[in-house]
Amino acid sequence: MDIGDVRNETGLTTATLHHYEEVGLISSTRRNGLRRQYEDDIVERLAVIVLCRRGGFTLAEIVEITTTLPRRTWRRVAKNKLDELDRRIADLQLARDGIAHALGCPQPDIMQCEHFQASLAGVFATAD
Amino acid sequence: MDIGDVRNETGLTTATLHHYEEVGLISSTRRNGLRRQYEDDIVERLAVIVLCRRGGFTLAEIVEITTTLPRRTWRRVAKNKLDELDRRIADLQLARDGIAHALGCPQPDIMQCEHFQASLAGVFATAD
DNA sequence: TTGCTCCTCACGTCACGTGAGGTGGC
DNA sequence: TTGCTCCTCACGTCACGTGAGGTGGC
Repeated sequence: MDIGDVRNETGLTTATLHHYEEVGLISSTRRNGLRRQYEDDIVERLAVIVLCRRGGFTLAEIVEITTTLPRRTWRRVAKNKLDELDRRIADLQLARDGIAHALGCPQPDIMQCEHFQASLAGVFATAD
Repeated sequence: MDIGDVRNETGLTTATLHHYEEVGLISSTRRNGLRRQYEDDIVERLAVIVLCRRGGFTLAEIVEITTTLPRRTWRRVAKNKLDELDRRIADLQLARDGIAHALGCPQPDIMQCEHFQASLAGVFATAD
């Protein structure tokens, strides 16, 4: 596959693909002239990478869990991330609700709205 | 309030506070010697900022919606962000489920697990 | 006087984006 | 031969983090 085909199938950009290669996440098997040629399974590999990225893994972590194959390694890392993910989802939900309410609120000044104030009160509450 | 008090009440770092000041999101009312002194309402202002940040607003966007007061301005920006937020929550949920299943899966090689494969299939599905 | 907190640069980091200038396949 | 896609630097960006070296309040 040409890099353009990979782009079409994944929606990732050339810059992203180059970057993933630079940090050792993917590699092209050969070159056609200057051009990188990829095997078909690159798409599945990128799906794993993107799934992990959406889950908040750093690229370095993804390198770690996908290249050092031992099951226990990625299980350990993944377990920690799962808790973090749950917290982030909860955070986003709070932000979503606060913003959604601000949009629907009839109050002329949202800062006067007790519902919105309750949202604000929750922002630093988790940090305690 | 001293910057240390703000840190204690919000959990934000000195670097973050300095950065927010630099981009014009907050300001100290005066100095005590070299030290920034903040009014009490800085905490509420930071709560709004952090809420927006968690919602995926950039700092520039937060400057825009909190300094140009008109209600219509922030309503327009917020509406767009709300959709984005819903997509991101759905993304995180997908990533969470994929990773959670990988952790509980009895299959020796997760790549052989059809459940995990289904998660991977969904990764680029939304991009189509 | 001694800590401790605070200050101001300035450079680093992470995950890319964005040209600039050039090469190669079809 | 002409486009078009691809290439390699190299520098930019966003939201901070991290020292280095210094000042000031209690």
